Amino acid sequence: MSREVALTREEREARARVEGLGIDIDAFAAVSNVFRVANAVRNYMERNLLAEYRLSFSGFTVLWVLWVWGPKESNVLAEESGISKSTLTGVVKTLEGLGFAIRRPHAADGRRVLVEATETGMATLREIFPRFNALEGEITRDLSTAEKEELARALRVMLHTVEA
Amino acid sequence: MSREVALTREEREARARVEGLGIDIDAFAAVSNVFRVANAVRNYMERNLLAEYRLSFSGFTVLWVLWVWGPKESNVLAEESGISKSTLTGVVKTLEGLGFAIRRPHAADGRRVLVEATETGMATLREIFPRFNALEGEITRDLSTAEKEELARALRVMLHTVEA
DNA sequence: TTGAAATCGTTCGGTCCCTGACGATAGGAT
DNA sequence: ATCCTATCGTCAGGGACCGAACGATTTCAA
Repeated sequence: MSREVALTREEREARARVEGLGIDIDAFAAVSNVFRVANAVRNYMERNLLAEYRLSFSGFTVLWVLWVWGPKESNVLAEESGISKSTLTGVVKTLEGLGFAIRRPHAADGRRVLVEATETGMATLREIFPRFNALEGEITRDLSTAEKEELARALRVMLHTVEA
Repeated sequence: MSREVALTREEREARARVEGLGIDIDAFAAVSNVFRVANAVRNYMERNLLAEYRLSFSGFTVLWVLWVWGPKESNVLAEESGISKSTLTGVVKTLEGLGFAIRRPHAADGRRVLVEATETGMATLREIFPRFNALEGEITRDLSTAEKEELARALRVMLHTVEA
């Protein structure tokens, strides 16, 4: 099951540096590789797909949430997108500028604002998402189905712990 | 081996939405969970540890690289830290302001600049890193050693693919 | 019914982060 | 010796990102 994969040079050298400091190497390796992959994949997606639509990763994420769940209050939209309310204000502003989303006042509550994808936004995401997913497939092509499932499962466990 | 872990509500609903679009669900689950965990852990670290030292996650990363490998040219330092050269300029500026790093001209090449951690910077990292690692341990506490190793291994495979 | 407290989205100040452009320096070719 | 080109770090501009503070609105208790 556990085929050999060479540690990167960085990882080897870092281990040598922290040796003997009572460090939990397994936790270190697991967490730091999450960051490295997230960074690398984020850049990859922005460069090879999202830039074509002038979308940042966050912009894409917000539009995706809107596409899946329909109109949402800013509040909830920020939460689901994993960014703060104040950041969302800016991202939605950009999305509005691109013609991908609009802001609507809440019918009953004057404090709230509903954010909604435009027809253009919906069409754009319908076009992007399969391509995005195809790149996800590329990126994970050297993992078996079982390995991908196991990876997702382990990440869910971590998510559960850190968000408790 | 593959204990049950409930999909999050978001994941369940997203799957329902993309059903029948010919989407590679396993790749989708693997990649999107990498992002979710990276985000959650990054915020967790910044809030529960790094803020105390007025360090951003990037600032910490750069200081860590300096701690492990010693003085480095901006060029290389940016590469190792996973950020662009121009971003590094700003981050190092902040680090200088905090007294954690200094810039030194290269002896032989007038174009180059060496970045180096100060004594304070070194001492600070020596203090932070074990605490950082302890939090990594916390975050992965519900994974066995074998699971952590398998997780790191799968991530290395992805890294190798995406950085090829 | 009216005043206090809670909640909403935005703004503000600051840092991070990128791309593209730039000035400075270095090195190689003629 | 002097271009030409490559490479270095920085700056400018713009978006992303956060916490804190803020005005507007709603809700609830007295």
